Amino acid sequence: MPSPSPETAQVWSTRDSILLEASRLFATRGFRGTSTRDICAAVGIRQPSLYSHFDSKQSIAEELLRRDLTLGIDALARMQADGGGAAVELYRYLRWEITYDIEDPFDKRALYNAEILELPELDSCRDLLENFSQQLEALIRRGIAAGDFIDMDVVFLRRTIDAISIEAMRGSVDETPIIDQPDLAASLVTRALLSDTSQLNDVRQRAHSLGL
Amino acid sequence: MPSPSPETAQVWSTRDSILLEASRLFATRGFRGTSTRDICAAVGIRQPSLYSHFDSKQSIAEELLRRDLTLGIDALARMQADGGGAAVELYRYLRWEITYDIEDPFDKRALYNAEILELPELDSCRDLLENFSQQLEALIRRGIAAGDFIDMDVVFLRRTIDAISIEAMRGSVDETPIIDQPDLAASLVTRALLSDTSQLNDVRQRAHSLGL
DNA sequence: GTCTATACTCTGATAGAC
DNA sequence: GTCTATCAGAGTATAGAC
Repeated sequence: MPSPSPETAQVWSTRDSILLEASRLFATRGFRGTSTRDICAAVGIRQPSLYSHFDSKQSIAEELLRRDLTLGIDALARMQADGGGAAVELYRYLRWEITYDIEDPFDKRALYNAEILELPELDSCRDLLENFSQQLEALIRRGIAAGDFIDMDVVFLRRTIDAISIEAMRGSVDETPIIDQPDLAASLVTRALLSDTSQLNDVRQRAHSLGL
Repeated sequence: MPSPSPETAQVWSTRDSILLEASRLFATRGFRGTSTRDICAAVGIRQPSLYSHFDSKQSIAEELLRRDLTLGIDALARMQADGGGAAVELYRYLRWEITYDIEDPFDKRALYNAEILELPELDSCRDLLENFSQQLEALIRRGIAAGDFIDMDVVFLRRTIDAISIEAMRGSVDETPIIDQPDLAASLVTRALLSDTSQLNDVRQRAHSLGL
């Protein structure tokens, strides 16, 4: 059904085109709802050729998920290394995450659905995700301890932050774009967590002085 | 693969059991990843018997989605009819929504994924969803006009609220429960939107005096 | 309303020529 | 690395007996 998409013309290797088109089809039809034939039709090759690049359909999902998780973990680590306090670090991380969701050509909407996340072959990815969640929770805990953030259940706050990121994935594709969504989202979340909301502008200024 | 679940024993009609088990399988395996055989195995009937209750697999998803949307629209309308101002109405609606997500036995995680939401047969549901979104946006706009809420892009704020609701669906199933999550979520969102966060306790008190 | 039997399509993956 | 050919299994849905 899907015919080759324009982006799949030249500059992408066949392997990368498979990842790109698979991410988009997974997002709109689900993992099991996307056949290897669908992916190959979108790339412009025949179905068995896929197996010159990937062992199985699952290994495509695995690579997409690992790529996304690794980029996120690295970004969060960078922001923490730069310091500035929990509020600034969280603001900068969120700003990066939403920007990345919007600009990246891959469609990541399906990756965090149970259908993919709970594939038996992906337990190493689930470990990465668990690690990531704990990093975020530690950051929030640090902000609470310093008195910068309100004292709420840390797991609940982390999940709320996850929700905003996932919503950005959803919104980045099919819906009308929002002006400066990364700053809006980072500001709203930071404002929700700050004990003293009047500090938001200060946090934003310090974040921007540290660069994107 | 799925064997009859305990809940499917007696008190549920076969038709309701199909809806219940389908919602759970759609959530974990995706819509196209769930076969009519899977659903029937979970209910305890043979695959062709499903077609005595539903015309097609799509019509099961349609009924699940319409049921969820209708309950949400009705709840929001109730809260608006009770009045109290945008902040109180939003707080009460969110509290209802999260409570419902947690207590309802149906697993609604898959219903708002593109795989189901964009089925060609479901355009009447997409109309309902559009209507619902506009109701929520009007409520937010009212709060901004009254000076209660911060002045941000209304579509962005509405999407953020959607994200929290959807996260509640995800969290209500597989993750560790959070104490009084409905009040936490409603409070956090309301606090994020309030121009003057010190009014949160007042909003909560007025909301609780109006009942759940 | 549930069953068995079945039609016919699509699925992921492999074999082997080029 | 891509192709054609092919397999064995699973997919939705229908027919018709009880």
